[in-house]
Order: sequence, then C-alpha cells, then structure tokens
Amino acid sequence: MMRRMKEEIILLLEHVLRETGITDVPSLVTRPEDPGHGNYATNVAMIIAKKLKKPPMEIAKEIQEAIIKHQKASTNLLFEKIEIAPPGFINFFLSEASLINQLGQVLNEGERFGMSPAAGVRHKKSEEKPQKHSDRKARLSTSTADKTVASKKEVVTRQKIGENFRTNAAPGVYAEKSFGGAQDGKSRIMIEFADPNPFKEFHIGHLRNITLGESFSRLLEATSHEVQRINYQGDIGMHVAKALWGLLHIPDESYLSYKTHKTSKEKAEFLGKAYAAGAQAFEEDDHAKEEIVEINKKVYRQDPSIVDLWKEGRQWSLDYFDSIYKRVGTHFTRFYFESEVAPMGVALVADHIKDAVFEESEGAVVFRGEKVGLHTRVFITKEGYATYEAKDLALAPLKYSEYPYDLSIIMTGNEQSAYFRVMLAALQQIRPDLAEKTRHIPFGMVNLKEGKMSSRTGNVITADWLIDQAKNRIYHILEKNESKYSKAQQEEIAEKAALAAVKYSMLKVTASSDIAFDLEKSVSFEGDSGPYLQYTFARAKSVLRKSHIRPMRPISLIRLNQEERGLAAALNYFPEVVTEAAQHFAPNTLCTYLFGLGQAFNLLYAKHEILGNDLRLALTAATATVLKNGLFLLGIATLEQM
RNA sequence: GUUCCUGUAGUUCAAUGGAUAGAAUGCGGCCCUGCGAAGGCUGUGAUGGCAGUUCGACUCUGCCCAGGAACGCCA
Repeated sequence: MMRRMKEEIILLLEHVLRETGITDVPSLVTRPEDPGHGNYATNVAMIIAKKLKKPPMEIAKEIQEAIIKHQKASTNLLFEKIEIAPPGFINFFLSEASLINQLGQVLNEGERFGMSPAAGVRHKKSEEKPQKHSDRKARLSTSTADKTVASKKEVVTRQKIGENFRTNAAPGVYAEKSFGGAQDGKSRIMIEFADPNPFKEFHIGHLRNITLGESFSRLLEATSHEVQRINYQGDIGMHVAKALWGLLHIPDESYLSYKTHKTSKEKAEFLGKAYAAGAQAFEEDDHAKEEIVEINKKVYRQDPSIVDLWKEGRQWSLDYFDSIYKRVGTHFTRFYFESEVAPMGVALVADHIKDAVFEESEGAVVFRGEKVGLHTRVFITKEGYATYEAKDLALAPLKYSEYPYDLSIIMTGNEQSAYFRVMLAALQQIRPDLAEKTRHIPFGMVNLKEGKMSSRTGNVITADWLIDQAKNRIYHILEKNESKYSKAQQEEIAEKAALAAVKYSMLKVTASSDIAFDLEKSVSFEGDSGPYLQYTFARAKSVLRKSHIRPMRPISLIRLNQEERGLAAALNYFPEVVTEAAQHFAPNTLCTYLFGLGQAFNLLYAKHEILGNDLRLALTAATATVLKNGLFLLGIATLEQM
C-alpha cells in the first residue's frame, strides 16, 4: 500500500537532515490552506535555525537542494517543484504524475482506501450482531484473528493514540504516560459511551455522545485497532427511586394501559413523566422525599416489594434505548449496569480502608483527593451503599477481566471531568496498571438557548424528537421538488438525510467544546452539512450512472487544470486526514476535510463537463469513493439518489 | 470562596506556534436547452482587555473583565 504522502515527506526530511548531521528534530509538515504555498509545507528550517546559528532561508535552501538531489536519484518524480519562501518555509508541490498515481490508488482500493490494511472496518452492517438488552451476557470477542504484522512505522503511529487525547489526568500524575501496544501489533481498545440512564430520557446530549463515540470507534478501527463498544447505565440510584415513586403514584388504570398497549417510545415518555413527578415531589414534599429515599434503599437491597416494578420500568427504558441504537446505527458488545457493580464497589473500597487508600469520615468512606491535589469524594455512603465513585472503581477491573484492553476510554460530558480525576486517582492507588490504561475523554455539553437541559423541569429535547424534526423538513424539500421517488424511497431518503443533518451538526464541532443547540442549524441541509455531502455523493453517482464508466484507462502526461488539480490533491489527503482525526480524537477535522472535498468536486462540476472525459470521470468516481468512506467513518449513510 | 473550561464576523463554528485568521448561515447581486440549483460564482463583516515570551501568537505565560461547570453522602 502506498504510504501517506505526508509520512513520505517526513521520512524524506529526516533522511536529508540526518545527512547534514542533524537528528532529533521535530519535523512539522502541514497542508497549507493557500494553494500558492504548495500541497505540503514545512517549517523545520526555522525551527533549527537557532541551533545551527544560521539564517533560516539559508538552511531552507540547503534542504531544498538536498531533496531535489535525492529525488533525482529516485525513479518516480514525487514533486513538480519545491520552493523556499521567507522567512524559511519549504513548499512542496506534488507532481501531476503523483496526483494521477494516487487517483488510481483510490479507484483500486475502493472502500478500503484510507483505511489501514489491518482495519476491521465493514461498510455493511453486518456479521456482528448487536447485543440486545434482553440478552446481556458478556459476549466479548477477544479474537486474535486478523493478525497483521504491522510495519515499524505503523506501530509508531499507533502509539501516538492516547497521548494526544485531551485527557483528564491529574497534572503530573499520569498525564504523560502512553499505553503499551498489544503483542500482536493491534491494540485492544474498550470504549465506553452513550451511558444513558434507564428511567430517564435519551436526550440530545446523549445523542452527541453516541454520535461521537460511534465515529471515534470507527476511526480507531480504521487505524488498526480492535475496538469493543460498551455502554454503562445507571439503573440504580436516586433518579431511579424518583421515577419509581412517580410510577407508584400514578393511577393503576393509566399504568396498566401503558403496560399493555403502548409502544416502547410511549412507555419511555411515560417514565419520563413519572421521573419529573418524583423529582418535583422530592423537592416540594418532605413526606414524598422520605418515601423516595426508602425506595432507593429497597432497590439497592432488591426488596421484593419493589423489585418487579423496578425490573419492568428498567426494561421499558432498555427496549427504548435499543430502538435508538438501531436507528442511529450503533451497537454495543456489552452493557454494564450500576446495579451489577454496586456490590463489588462496596467490597473493593472496604478492602482498601486498612491500607489507607480510603478513610472513614462522618460515617461515610471517603477518598482524600487532597493528597494528590484534588478534592475529597465520598465512595460509600453512611448507609453503606456504593456511590457512583465506588461503582466506577469496581467497573474497571470487571471490564479488564472480560477484555484485557490496552486502552480503556470513557466518554462522558465534561461536567464529570473533576469527578473522573478523583476516581482515577483512587484507582491509581488500587490498580495502577488499569489507571494508566484508562482515559476519560470529556465531550462538550449541548446547551439550549434557555440554559441547561433538565429532565426535572421537562426542559429536554429528546433524540427522537430532533431527528423527526429534521425528517419533516426533508419531506418538505421532497414535496417542493416534486420528488419522483416512491413513498418508500422518500421515507428512506428522509430518514437518512435527517440522521446525516443531526449527526454532522454534532460532529463538525470540536468534541470537547460545548455547543449551543440551534434547531435550524442542526436540521440544516444547506452549506456545511451532512445532506450537502450526501447530495454531492448522489450527484457524483448520477453522473457515473450516465457514463457507463469502465476501469480507467491509463492517463498520463495530461495537464491538469486548476479545478482538477485541486480535487486530485484533496483526494490524496484523505488517508492522512483519517489518521490525524483518530490520533487527535477529532472527527471534526474529517468533517472539515469532507466538506472541502465536496466543494472541490462541485466546483469542478460547475465549471467543466464531466461526461466524455476520462480523467474527470475518474476524479468523480474517486470523489464518490472517498465521500462514502469518509461519511462511513462519521457514522453517516450515503444515498445513491435523493 | 477554590479548581477547571470557554471568550473569533449579526449568528453558529474552523485554524498540530506559521505565510493575506478560514467556512457556513444571514443580508445584497449573478448563474439552470451541459451531466441533479439540497449546487456554483460574487459583495459584506471578527480574534474580550493590558502586558510578556518568540523571527512569528487566536494558539503559550501573567494579570484583568465576562460567561459556564465542578466542588462529602445524586449520577
């Protein structure tokens, strides 16, 4: 397989620098925004200028000449020209031969293009059966099949993963540590995301989490990692007690009618109402508050008087969540529950009182975070129950016993950042081996204009509602365009385009930053949007259908015009963009890239006729391939027609 | 109060310490007898403040201002 162009240039630079006796230099190669600065550029000359005590331009000149000399000795001409520019940039312009060569590569590799050869990526949702909540026995694959001996270079690339995450480690404690790679060269990663709470809504914050988690999982798989998606759900605790209280205080008839007649979505909404009622009563009515606290205890000890209702309500939620996972195209291989790890949490914490990891305080058991620059948190309540902290603590070894990971990623909202620092500091003292392999990756909150979402006040936008809103808008467009598609086709188009709009709006922003939710923007299908990319794909496919394209004939010695060159260069960047997006946990960089690619294609389309021109047809086919592969990595489906 | 995060066009977002700070949207023009106008072209408009480090700062450091989050028995 062809090496990433960027890696090629880095290797070249390192080689040339070594010849001039310089080692250990951070080689920085970028893709300049201005085409006038070449396809790639480096600033090494300026970086090493001080060390060499020479003017940067002089160094740049020497490097330029060395590379040109080196290239002459090589068989294929990678660059058309290499320029130097003040104050010391070196700009590389890819030759038409290498652009066309790469174009052939895209067409040959098809859906594998941009994916690492060892990647277990499947476009078709497939073989892998999603685990249902009703069948929640662990079925974790620890298969070592698909072993691939990775090249040295790839190992290096892979190990960077984990170092570049915005981690949540306490400064100086384990922030700088990387994780070890697996022996077979393919690291095993367990990634926890979604984490909705049964008895509560699945809102747009969860939707962002699941969208980011799925995209990130696919990016990791595309860069040679084995990934287990897991989901950890809070089926126990005060929020559950509040919802159960609500259920108990709703007239029997109403409850029964929901039980027997309604869909899982309606049942879930019913639970949401019960929760809101319970939460309100908790704050306003002291008697109700006592009852709720009592219910909470009963759930913890699985008291027969409440356990059936708890199980039923829980199942309603889980069934509903399953329907959402199916709708958005995500699956999990294991569902963990707080009720499952709570007893282990109590035992684990109790075991570490004697060695002073934890101490008793005011009847509770706490961890003194102050000793590592953090704050104190309660792990076991004075009632003797595990808090969230103790449960998470026990979850780590449980996860590891079922799937010996090299890296365990936990994705949650950034409001939990401080919490995870403390929890991981405690884990560091109990199981340092696991703490070092664990990364909390916080993602930004989804804020409403009216402020934070609150299931208590009902100020919540659910995932289904948002997707349905987007879907309605698509139907309007189809109507306006007097769509010739059948009802079933229109349904498919509306659903897929709606999901694309919503997912893309959540992926195109830096994962860690909060976003201000804007209904208009998130259901948009104009400009920088998911449907724009789907539309561009559909348009490309439409042209190809009319062309009866055959495998591209050898194209050589063609002068590329500006638009062709721009598109060919953009296609060439895809593999390295995928690598970078995975390394930095930044699906948004992939979004930016794909939008730029779409624009480059649409520009070519607007200015030049494609049919009847082999090169442009090849570019069109390659664009369709890259759009499809790229959208797949974002978890967005493509449409042949829309 | 302590700690952490965030301040970029009217709005929503980009920019591993690089070159003239990019887009989208909005508002104003233009383009469908050539392949899909959910498109293309074009005008408009921004780095909270003051210092510092650097050849070079939206980016790093300090202080100030503004907003958000977390902070012992919720998750």
